[in-house]
Amino acid sequence: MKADATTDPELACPISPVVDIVFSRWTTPILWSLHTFGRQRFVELERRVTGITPKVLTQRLRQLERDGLVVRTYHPEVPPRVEYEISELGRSLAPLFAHLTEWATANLGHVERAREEYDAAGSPR
Amino acid sequence: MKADATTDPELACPISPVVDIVFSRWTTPILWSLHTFGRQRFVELERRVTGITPKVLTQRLRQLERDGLVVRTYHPEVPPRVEYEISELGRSLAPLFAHLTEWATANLGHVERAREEYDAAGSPR
DNA sequence: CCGTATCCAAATCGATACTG
DNA sequence: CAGTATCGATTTGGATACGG
Repeated sequence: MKADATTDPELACPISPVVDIVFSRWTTPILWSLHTFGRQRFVELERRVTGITPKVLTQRLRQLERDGLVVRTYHPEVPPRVEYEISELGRSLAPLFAHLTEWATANLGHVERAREEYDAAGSPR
Repeated sequence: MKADATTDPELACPISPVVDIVFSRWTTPILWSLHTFGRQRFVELERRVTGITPKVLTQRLRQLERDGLVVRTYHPEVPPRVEYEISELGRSLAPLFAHLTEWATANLGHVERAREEYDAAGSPR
């Protein structure tokens, strides 16, 4: 079960709830794939989100669907066809993701260099 | 060990690397506390970030220090005194966090309602 | 005060196999 | 195709106790 900011003091940080929803494992690659390549079937996502297993993909898709970020459409054909697409609500994350990408472009190098320095310092006193 | 976008295709999503750095467990409450209440000592953080154990707090602080988001200052006194503060780089996340908070304010309710609907639908066919 | 060490519980993941 | 079931491996976290 997930904690929530109002009941759990450990999350007395206004953004923790969002983080749980938007940045839990595998969600960003999935949302990004849906956002970038549009509506997709299960196998397409499976191929695109490299390394994910069908089990985990299902779990994450269900969670995203439950949170209203993704819409699942089932076509009762033979063979069955299911399509996933980003919802309106999911699309509203786009500027946020863009912002994140900007920060990455500008600062990921700094993080890299900070790590090198830190590691180079060894375990000094 | 952490994967990285250039070596690991599963992260062929431009924002995954940032997520690993900025949104891994406990980091947002810690950064938020440092950002909001300023420079703090270990115990203050321990109290503020409710529920965290010293072990985990140390782990996360080391990681943040290594990534250059937090600065640790050791004062060799008796008793020893250590202070943590957000770095320049860490501060550069502020607009991003603000953006996140905005999204939360505007849309967290939608997520809540989506969940209720989803759960209300039960496991229907 | 500021951590570290140790041990154990729990959550998550991954691999594999199988169904409607 | 679109998943589910099962199981074991791995990672992560918490509790506790102790040290410089």
